[in-house]
Amino acid sequence: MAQSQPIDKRTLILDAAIKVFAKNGYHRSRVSDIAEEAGIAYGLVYHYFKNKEEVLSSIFRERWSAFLDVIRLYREAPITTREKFTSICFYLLNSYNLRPELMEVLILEIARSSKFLQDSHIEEFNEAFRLLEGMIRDGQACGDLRADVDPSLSAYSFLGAIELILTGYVLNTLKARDVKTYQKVAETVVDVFIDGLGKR
Amino acid sequence: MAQSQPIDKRTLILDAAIKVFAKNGYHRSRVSDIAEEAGIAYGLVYHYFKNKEEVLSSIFRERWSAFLDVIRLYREAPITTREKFTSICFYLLNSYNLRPELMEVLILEIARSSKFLQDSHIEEFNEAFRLLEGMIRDGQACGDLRADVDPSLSAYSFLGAIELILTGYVLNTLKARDVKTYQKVAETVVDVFIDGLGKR
DNA sequence: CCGGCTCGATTGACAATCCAGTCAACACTC
DNA sequence: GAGTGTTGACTGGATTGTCAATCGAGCCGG
Repeated sequence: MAQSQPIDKRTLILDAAIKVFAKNGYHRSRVSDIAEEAGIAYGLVYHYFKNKEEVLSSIFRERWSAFLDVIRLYREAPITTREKFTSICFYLLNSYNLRPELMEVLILEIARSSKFLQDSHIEEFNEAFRLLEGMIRDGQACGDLRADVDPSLSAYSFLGAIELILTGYVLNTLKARDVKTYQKVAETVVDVFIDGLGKR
Repeated sequence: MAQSQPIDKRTLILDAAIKVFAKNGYHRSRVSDIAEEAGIAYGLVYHYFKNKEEVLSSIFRERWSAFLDVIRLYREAPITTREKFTSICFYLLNSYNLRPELMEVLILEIARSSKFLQDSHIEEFNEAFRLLEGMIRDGQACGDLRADVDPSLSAYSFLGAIELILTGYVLNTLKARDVKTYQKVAETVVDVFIDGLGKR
């Protein structure tokens, strides 16, 4: 049964796909490139995945849910509202540090292909906003955050800021450096988000 | 000479391409789809553009430069710093209102393509950030904005917020409505950006 | 222990499909 | 007639997905 199957080849293919997609983009990557990168025969990809699209889908589904779990974790954590946002921001930035290729695929390929992939992806994508929105409502309820701002727009603003910074790293218009820098960037982003850029 | 050529067919093709790309995505759109949408023969696209890629490039080059002009305009305008950001934000949101398909192509296709196309648009893409960064420095210099925040990160945060909200409209995870709503959304985004979400 | 069998994993050549780009021929205008 | 604009059938290349054949591991019986 598929469930009890050793998972090595499947993961091997996914990891190879992440590399290949990051290097060439999804549309310029062939299934044969993935097979080659994985060191397996071409047809074996189809043994594990229905088609090329399902490879990309699986990358998204499995990795995005990890991100959702992180938001949930920090949302429940006994830390300040500011620390929650900072931690999530840092997690995403540091994910680029640890897995640049994966983040590239997520940012460049999946986020922008969502409209054309199966509908279920939009729902999963949207779950992140709902969780962040919930976190903002939490912050509003406990008095940390203003109650007169739409939580939904705020969630989009927050995640959008991070996403475009990550895009900047991917496109090399921003210089990515080391963990300390990412921590500082996360603090800056959250600083602007919570305290604002305006002079007091 | 190309310069003195009637521009109708070329613009016709670009407009058709915007529709087709928005509907199917660049990679799932064929040159023949564009030709059909434009009501011309297939080969004529190649009379006006080198290849499919150049169609997309031209859409970006010509429309992005219009956006850059708008930033420049508002940057020089005799209005407050807050009004400048609000106006730019509103311009982008309202562009979605006026030209949803074009904004879709810009948001979903261009950034993704930038890394992989021969004719890289990264420099042009980056110009928007430089202009916004300049505007933030202006605001810092005149005392409207904090001097202790990286203007580059702030520019990315600002534009990222807008970009993801627009993506939300495109993917229908956010409901786009009318001009009044866009004005309010612009004000909210800039409100959070300048005043912060934190309770004072 | 060994050999045979079964079944799942693996292989990669190949057929079918798709689509970008070409270009000779035609149409139109001055 | 010359020059520019337009046409769309066709070619060739690229790629996906298929599938028959092979391989390898594990099990069972002698």
